[in-house]
Amino acid sequence: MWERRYGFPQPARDQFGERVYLPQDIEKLRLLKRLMDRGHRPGKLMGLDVETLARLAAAPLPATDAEAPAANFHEFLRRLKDHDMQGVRNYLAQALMQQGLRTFVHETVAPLNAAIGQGWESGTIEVFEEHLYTEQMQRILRGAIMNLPAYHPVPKILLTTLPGEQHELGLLMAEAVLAVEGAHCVSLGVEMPVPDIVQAALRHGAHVVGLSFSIAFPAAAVAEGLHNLRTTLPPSIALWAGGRGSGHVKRPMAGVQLVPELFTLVELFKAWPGTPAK
Amino acid sequence: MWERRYGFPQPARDQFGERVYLPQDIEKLRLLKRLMDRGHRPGKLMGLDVETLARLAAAPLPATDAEAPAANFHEFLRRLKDHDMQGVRNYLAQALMQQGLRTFVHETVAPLNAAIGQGWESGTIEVFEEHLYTEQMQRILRGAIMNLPAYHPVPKILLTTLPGEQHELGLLMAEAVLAVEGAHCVSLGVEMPVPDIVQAALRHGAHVVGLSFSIAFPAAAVAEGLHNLRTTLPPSIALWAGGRGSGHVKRPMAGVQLVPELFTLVELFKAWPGTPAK
DNA sequence: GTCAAGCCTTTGTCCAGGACATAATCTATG
DNA sequence: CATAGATTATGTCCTGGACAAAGGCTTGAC
Repeated sequence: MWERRYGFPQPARDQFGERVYLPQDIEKLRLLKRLMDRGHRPGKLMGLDVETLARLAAAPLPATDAEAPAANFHEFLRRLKDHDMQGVRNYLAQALMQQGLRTFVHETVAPLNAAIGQGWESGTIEVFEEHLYTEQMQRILRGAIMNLPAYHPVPKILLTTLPGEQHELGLLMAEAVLAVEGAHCVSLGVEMPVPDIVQAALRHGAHVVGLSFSIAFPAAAVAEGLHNLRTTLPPSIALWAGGRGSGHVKRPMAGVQLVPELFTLVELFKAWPGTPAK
Repeated sequence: MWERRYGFPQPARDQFGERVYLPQDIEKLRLLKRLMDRGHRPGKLMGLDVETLARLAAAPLPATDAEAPAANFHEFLRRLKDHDMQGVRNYLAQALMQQGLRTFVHETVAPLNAAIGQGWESGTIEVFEEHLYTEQMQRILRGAIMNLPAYHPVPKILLTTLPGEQHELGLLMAEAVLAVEGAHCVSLGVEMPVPDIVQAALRHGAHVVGLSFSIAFPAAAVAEGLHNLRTTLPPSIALWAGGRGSGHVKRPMAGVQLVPELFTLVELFKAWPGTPAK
């Protein structure tokens, strides 16, 4: 479509008439992707040459005054950039031990995710470094969750994501804060088709189905997926939607509980009938 | 394409002329998918009605006399089908403790994977049950790997899969058997683009890049991906390809070491110059 | 009867050009 | 300066055509 509309890329053709992209075009496309993720629009970028794009990509973000990564994360990011995997592991394990799982999730995992995401957008973090981070963090969280007993039989909470949502860290963070409270969680992993979610919820006798949406998940798909699931799922089973992507839902949906913050998740759990307040 | 060619499915159209599929058509498509995974071809199935398809799908496989799931797995599969997650976890944890990680991988994980795969093909295992299995197994394996020290600095092995290969268990099994030997492994998780693999290998100073392919990964993509990576990666870095899908490569490729079996992986590691034989 | 080589059928994926809903931006008005 | 409406930009769908690659079948040799 871009080729038709903007004249870029203009691939060569192989013997069968199929498009073959030059390496330098692919490099430009990678730059475009990064800039578009930052909010630029394709029409404006397409005409620029690689150098201009690279300069744009290298330029620092307009400093979202929201939150600069806390100073102590610099140490973590340094270890990650140095590929000191043992150091990365130690940092996380130590933070977990010092803070406890609940505080660790809120004050280390969440801000670190934001810092990594920001680094990815600004190009200071490579793809494989982001993967390494995710991999190590998943290990730490899973390890911590595994050691917690589920002493509250209700509500039984089924956790998963819809097809297309591959971001597993959000799910693990939710499971972690719930596990701390002793909640009975069953995680199905990511990308579960709606009919299978329904079937799993019924078979498990789940009281709640919890979905996690990352900010990258298309807004339309969030609404459609939730509506789909809500109409298929028996009304007696609650549906909770969390993660940054759940913010895409502007107006409240009947029978869908939005969970904008991890704190909300804990509150919802504690407010469930039969869950003793601590 | 099927609609054009076979007349099925014949979706209704919404107000914008876009296809809307009836739930019963989707159900038939799910059956078709399952049967095609078993080797049936679409042209033969398309004309049949749902009942016939369901009967076909329910029919047992022609009993691949290769290996019936060992009797003791029945207990595990029963717990999985009963959604007794605590029981599933206990079974795996107990097997791991009894057998040790090396034997656990070879004699429990590998055959269980086969049994689950077979159950999925024959329709006795639901999608969400397969996800649950994968999730629990991943937790066990990651937990076990995390506690092993990497006392051999060389070779440093980078583990990952190519884009499109989402199967993570194979990767974890490889990491587990290597970790038992004290190998220095760095796992990047799944679906890493070739340029990023190269970059990661260089930055980490890896001696080996290990790729895992499941049997479901298209044969052509295995060959293309390996060739691609081999030509981009410096010749000094070895490239190992394992998993059932690596069997798709018929003739040996220069500079690519095929690893048909997990045992081979350990042998390759031990044969690396500088690795002391145990 | 068994096996291999070659032919035919099946099937997936590409191509081109057209259309239009929706999101993003701009403009005019209060 | 804010807001509603107009305009532009952009993604995704549609149709119909083409053909490579894989799979299955037939024929002939031994």
